[in-house]
Amino acid sequence: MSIVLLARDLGLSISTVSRALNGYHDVAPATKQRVLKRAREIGYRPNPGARRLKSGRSSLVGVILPAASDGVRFVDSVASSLLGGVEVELENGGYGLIATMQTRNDLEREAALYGNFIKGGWVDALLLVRTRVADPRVELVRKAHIPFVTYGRTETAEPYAWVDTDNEKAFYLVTLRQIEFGHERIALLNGPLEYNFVRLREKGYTRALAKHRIAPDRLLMLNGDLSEVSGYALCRSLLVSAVPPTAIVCATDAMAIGAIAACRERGMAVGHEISIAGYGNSSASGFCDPPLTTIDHAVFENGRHIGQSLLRLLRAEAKPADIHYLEPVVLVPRKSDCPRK
Amino acid sequence: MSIVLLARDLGLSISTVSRALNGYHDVAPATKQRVLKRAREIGYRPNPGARRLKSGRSSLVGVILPAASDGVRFVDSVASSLLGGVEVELENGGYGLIATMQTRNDLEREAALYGNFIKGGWVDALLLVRTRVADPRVELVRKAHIPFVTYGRTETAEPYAWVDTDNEKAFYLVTLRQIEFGHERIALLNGPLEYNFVRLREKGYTRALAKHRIAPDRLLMLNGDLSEVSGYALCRSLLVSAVPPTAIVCATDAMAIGAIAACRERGMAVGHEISIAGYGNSSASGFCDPPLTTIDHAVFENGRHIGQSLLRLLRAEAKPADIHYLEPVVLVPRKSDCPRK
DNA sequence: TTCATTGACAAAAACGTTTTTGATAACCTA
DNA sequence: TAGGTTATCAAAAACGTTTTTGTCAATGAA
Repeated sequence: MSIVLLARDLGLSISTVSRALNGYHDVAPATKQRVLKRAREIGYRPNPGARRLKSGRSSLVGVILPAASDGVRFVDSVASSLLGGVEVELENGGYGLIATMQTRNDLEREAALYGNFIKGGWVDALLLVRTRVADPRVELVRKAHIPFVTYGRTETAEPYAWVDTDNEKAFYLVTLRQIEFGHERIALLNGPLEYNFVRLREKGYTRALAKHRIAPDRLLMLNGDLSEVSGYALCRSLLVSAVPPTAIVCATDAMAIGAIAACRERGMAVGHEISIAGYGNSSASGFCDPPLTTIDHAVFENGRHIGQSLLRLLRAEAKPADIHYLEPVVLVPRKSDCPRK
Repeated sequence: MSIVLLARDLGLSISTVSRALNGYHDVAPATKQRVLKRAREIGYRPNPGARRLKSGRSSLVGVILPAASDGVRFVDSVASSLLGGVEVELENGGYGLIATMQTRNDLEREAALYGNFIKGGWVDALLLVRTRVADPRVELVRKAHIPFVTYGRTETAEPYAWVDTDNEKAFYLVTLRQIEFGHERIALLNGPLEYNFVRLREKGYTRALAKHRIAPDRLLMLNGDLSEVSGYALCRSLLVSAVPPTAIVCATDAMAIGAIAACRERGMAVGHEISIAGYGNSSASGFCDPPLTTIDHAVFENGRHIGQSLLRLLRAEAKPADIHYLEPVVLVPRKSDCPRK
């Protein structure tokens, strides 16, 4: 019973107070100011449940953070910066951002979780992260008729709003660099194939190879999770193979660090005898031995683009089909990769 | 208009349906089953806004994730595991977990954010993370009369529910190990002093020194943020000092990795000429060179304890004063620390 | 002067639940 | 058989907003 108290305090009707607070034009400027001032003094906050119930709007954008599974921890990698960027933009537009966790990642649970989140009516729009090649979530959300933007693309017939990092370019660049170093047997330590960014990185890799007429070797394209452990194990298996690669490009800095450890274990000098590169420009990448050649991209800026896109969608200023942003990447050359011996 | 549709479909009154759904005992077992079955078929979900509005309960626990500032990124360090554990337990109890981001970390903004979050009535309870020595948030939340548990302790007069890692023990152990290795000049690379865990780590460090009658040297106790960059810079300054330390214990693995890089730069063999240890058992810690001696602790389990504590508070099964859990730590010996030369 | 228009406010209905209070019939007990 | 329980369901009043529809006076045009 809060707006009624405020109204009583002001000697006005509830409706006038409500309309003053929500910026309608059929309230006198003087009274409007009076209401606003008193509301601030009292510390009045409209009950979001009631507001949502009546108007159907919650002024909240939701995101479901994927489970920490398979070493692929979204929260731990870019979430902080990305969501920070999203939040900053949404705040400007009068929206908030709420997140919930996805502890299990089987499809059934996922569908239920998204169903609850949407039908529950907590949020006006949704951000989908960690997109998969075939991602049932986008159909699910589209059917719910709720605006959404994805971070990362997916394979679907209908147009949708997306913001993505140029994964393909990144791996085109880093692979090309190895080729220019004289390498021909270049391995790719990649992530789970279900993720779209994994496919794109593979695509960039093969495109670079194709440009120089190097036949891609399936035995050099390995998939693990994105962790150090996985990078270590995969690199180890490569090094003991009949014809080991002379260069290795990795899907994450973590994998690269694992790979470096595997090389070191076998007495191979990374950056001299073998060439290794990572992705992400993690804070650790500049401090490992040797410092890691990697790919940098502006995660925070990406978040801001996502936030802006969500606002445009919510304000119906744009259609999903019009919202596409591909974030550029830049190669950070350091000491872990080197010319072929 | 959803429960009325369900009621109409079943030929029952709204109230009976509601009471059946909420497990009241004045509804015949047969009808109860009928209602439950049909509700599942229809895919009925009570509007959380309406429920909250009427009953005053949202069945949601909230957490505000601190901003990524000063290299101290909570989200990036333990959030994923911790919140996963919280979520799993809450789910069992019929509660959900929602998070929102704190993009700025000035006190005024913080107070406003927490005020909004609580008064907004989105959540039934709160989780406070990254506690500071003097933390205005606990008073703020207490005054709002909403149950809460903190991850990490703080200095306050009133009793409150907390779950914490045994930071003091951790640094007691790791420092003791250096002493037993024969070191006397042991440096502490710590985080910002405003955080409570930083104080506790310092306490553990000095306690270990005191036990062996080593006078703590203020010049060896340095504070930075918790990043690699900071570890690198602080270690560098130590190495050029008049009497450099022979061992360095660091507040995070990241700092230790930075410190290792600084030593390497000066041609010092870490694990032979100088002893370094970290904290956290991060995934990278086992793969750097040399592998890092560090402290492991069960973050996920900690999250589960937090979840359970929140449920007990929400069900009024316990008072805040009765809820304290100190998570044990275990030292993981690896190769980065060594006997004094 | 008279009638339509506008400006500023108020009344009241509705959103989808939960919960309090009632109602009816069936069942006991004496 | 009469009176009181009990079991099962229904009616209706909230919860705090937003929004539609009115009201009434002041203003303007004819």
